[in-house]
Amino acid sequence: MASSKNSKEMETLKEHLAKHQLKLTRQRELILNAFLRQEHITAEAMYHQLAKTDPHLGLATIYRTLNLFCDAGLAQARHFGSQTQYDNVSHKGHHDHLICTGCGKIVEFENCDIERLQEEVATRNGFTIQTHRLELYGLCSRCHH
Amino acid sequence: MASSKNSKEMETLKEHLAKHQLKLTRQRELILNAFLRQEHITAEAMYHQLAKTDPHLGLATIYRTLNLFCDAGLAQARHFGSQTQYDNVSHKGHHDHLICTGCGKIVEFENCDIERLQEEVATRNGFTIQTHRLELYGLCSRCHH
DNA sequence: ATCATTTTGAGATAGCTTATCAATTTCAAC
DNA sequence: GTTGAAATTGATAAGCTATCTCAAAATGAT
Repeated sequence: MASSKNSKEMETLKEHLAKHQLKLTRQRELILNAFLRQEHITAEAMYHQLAKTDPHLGLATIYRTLNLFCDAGLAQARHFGSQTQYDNVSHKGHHDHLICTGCGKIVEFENCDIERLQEEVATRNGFTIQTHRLELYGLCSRCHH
Repeated sequence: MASSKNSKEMETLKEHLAKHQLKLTRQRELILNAFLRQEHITAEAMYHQLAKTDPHLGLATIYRTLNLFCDAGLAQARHFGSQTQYDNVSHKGHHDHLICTGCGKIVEFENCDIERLQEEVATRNGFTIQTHRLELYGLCSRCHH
């Protein structure tokens, strides 16, 4: 099974921990491993997922660790509905969201042309893009009567 | 002072009410008037704002009414931080944002090509876009060493 | 191995939104 | 203008998500 021990994300995390006098714990490794397998996930979902193998992992720890990943630049929090989605930044840019305001249906999409134009806009303004967020809100075919 | 009595938003609301056997109340008129003066607002903020003139208007009524406006297509809920922003759909100020993760600087931009591509994506998926949100995160020229 | 420091887990707490329900208001039919 | 069934309101309780608290445990530099 693939370990995150040597992944570049694990290196990023270790750097962040060192820079802020934080410690590498079993839980942080565990949660990073699980997180890297997702494109995005909620703390609650990760809690239930990890409970199968680690029943004593606390929900607060999951929240704390996912927020730590945000600080380290590995994750990005996105408020969605009543919950917070933690996006895996290494997958970011590969899917944006179409959200139906009628029924809440979510369709993921990716569009290289849009991403290229985003780069153009950024370059024109002297920016170097790290991540982005694109959400289109509207009515899906079933809600659009 | 401009009244919403004859505004097209009031007409939209009345249509929605009629269609769903709902009633036009003093509170709904009041809240619509206040809402139309905003580009976006939270329920809490509107509660405090209206409390000055109508101290007995309940917070639950504000929430219910703003959600009603969403159903009627006048407003759009957007989760931001821990709160819900209710956007005034008629003020479609379509500026997107470039946000520097180094210094927090925000640059507004608009790009017709991106918007056209968004429409394409939406159409391809059977969606009709009401609003969108595009945020590019990165480093500005001064923070990019 | 030691020990100051950080982290964890479990539950309490906080913040935002919705549900409950008796009293009030609306509005269509008289 | 009255009436009365149905919808709405206000106050508060309840529900959910996320954070805080703190004693116990784990980490990692020495």
